Amino acid sequence: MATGRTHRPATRSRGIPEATVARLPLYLRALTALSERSVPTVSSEELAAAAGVNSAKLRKDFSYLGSYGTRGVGYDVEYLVYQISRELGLTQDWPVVIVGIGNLGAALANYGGFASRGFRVAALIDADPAMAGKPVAGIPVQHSDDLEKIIQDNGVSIGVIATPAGAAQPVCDRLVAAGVTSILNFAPTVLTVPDGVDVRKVDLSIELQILAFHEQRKAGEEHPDGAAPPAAAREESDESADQGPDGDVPAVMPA
Amino acid sequence: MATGRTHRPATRSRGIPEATVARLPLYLRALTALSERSVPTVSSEELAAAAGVNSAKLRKDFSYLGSYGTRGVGYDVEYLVYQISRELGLTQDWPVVIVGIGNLGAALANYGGFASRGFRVAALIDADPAMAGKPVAGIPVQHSDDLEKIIQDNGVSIGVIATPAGAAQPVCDRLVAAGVTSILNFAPTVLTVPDGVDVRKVDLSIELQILAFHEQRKAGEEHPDGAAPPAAAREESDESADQGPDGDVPAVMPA
DNA sequence: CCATCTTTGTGCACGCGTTCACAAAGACAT
DNA sequence: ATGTCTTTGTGAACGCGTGCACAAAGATGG
Repeated sequence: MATGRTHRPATRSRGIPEATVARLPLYLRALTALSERSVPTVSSEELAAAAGVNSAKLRKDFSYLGSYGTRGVGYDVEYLVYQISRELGLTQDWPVVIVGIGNLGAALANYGGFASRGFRVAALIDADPAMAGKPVAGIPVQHSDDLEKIIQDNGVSIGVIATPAGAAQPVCDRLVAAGVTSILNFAPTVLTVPDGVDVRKVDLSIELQILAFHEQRKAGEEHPDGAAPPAAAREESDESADQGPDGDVPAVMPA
Repeated sequence: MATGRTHRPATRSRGIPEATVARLPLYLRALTALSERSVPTVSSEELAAAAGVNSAKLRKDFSYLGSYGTRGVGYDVEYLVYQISRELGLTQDWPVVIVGIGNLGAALANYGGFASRGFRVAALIDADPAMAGKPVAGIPVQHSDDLEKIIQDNGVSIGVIATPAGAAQPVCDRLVAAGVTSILNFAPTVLTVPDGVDVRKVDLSIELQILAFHEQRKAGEEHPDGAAPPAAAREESDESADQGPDGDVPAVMPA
């Protein structure tokens, strides 16, 4: 759930509902774990439990992909892994570039989950000349002057933006102009892109604020009168929210 | 987007729909930017554009909070900033702990958006004894043996998990037992928690897979016959998806 | 070959979220 | 004070997503 969702409204892609697509990676992860334990088949009930969803929902999700189960038995794990991988497009190689190699960009570059799912870090790009040539996660950082060339030479269609907020839109524009059609945005900004380009947004600050809302609600239920939390955060401040301009601060990066 | 959403089904909290709560931080960010530019009032149309949403949706969202606008004029920026901050619980101090100080945990610790929204990093916790005492982002890392004491001494109710997947559930259990009731999970695992505990999930791998799905779809529309992408990723592989066990790999961490 | 038992696949109903479209409300000028 | 003009706030319709509940399908045993 991280999630914020800057996305097309509800253009269900080829009959598969967006909500289902979002769950397929979840199923895939659970199935991969079963596959590693050499489990041959799994029932919708078991798999649903492993993925943390309702079994009816899971069966309906799979029904959009086709009838891959056997009644009275369940689903063949290996076959399902293959079908979902194929549906998600993970049976092909996806070169990605990461733009903005700060704390977060470096963490992403080191992410192990990339390669194991068909994603390959084709290049790391940063605007700081001092970073150029320096290896991060074994890959030398390249300067953003060469962004267009890098995109084209590597046939990159997926870009990850981990820059400060102020740089995000310009970088996005350049990525799109160079041919990128899917963007994962970690910068705390609303990106404007032309039709046909997909943007997904990951925003730590938003997730925390949503948690705070529910946390406050829980606290408020115990003390119906108002603000004071149970045993947690005391020192109720009046004006702590509008102190700092963080609009120009990267998603995860030294302030 | 990003987000995966492990969350309560649809228990709308005190009449404010979950979908609205998820958008409030977006509005708040746009309003903060306006406030810094000393813009006194803003119309629903303008603000909606800045936040990247429909203006009708924005007005309906605000209507759940109360009637804070003036017809014919718009909304008072400062007043709205305050109201949304209060609604989200950002007018109080929220101490948070980050567990798992790897690449990602360190990046989160350095995140500038924390303090500016009322969140305060109360402690960094890691299981590696070699990390203990070492300062990250100016805060000394503490060993996980002291987790319970740290939580209680600081009155922490929000925890961030950035550990490898295998460690996530045990850490989660300990956090919950110590009194944490909201968890932001970066580990690629489904966390099981008792009722009353909120979990939000951020999963990079899932976001990328969703993008890959749409990317493949776009490519497939141009070449109706099948798999070959337009100019991007060539070298179509058959078996690249089920190679690596990444079920035990942290969200963002060296494999 | 038939009966039984398990598990899938899905028709259906319900509720949340989104969007349209408009009446009500207030600002502002005359 | 009255009329006009702008913008909010919301009633209503629609569509997507979810979950129930059950019939159909196949496995398995006698």
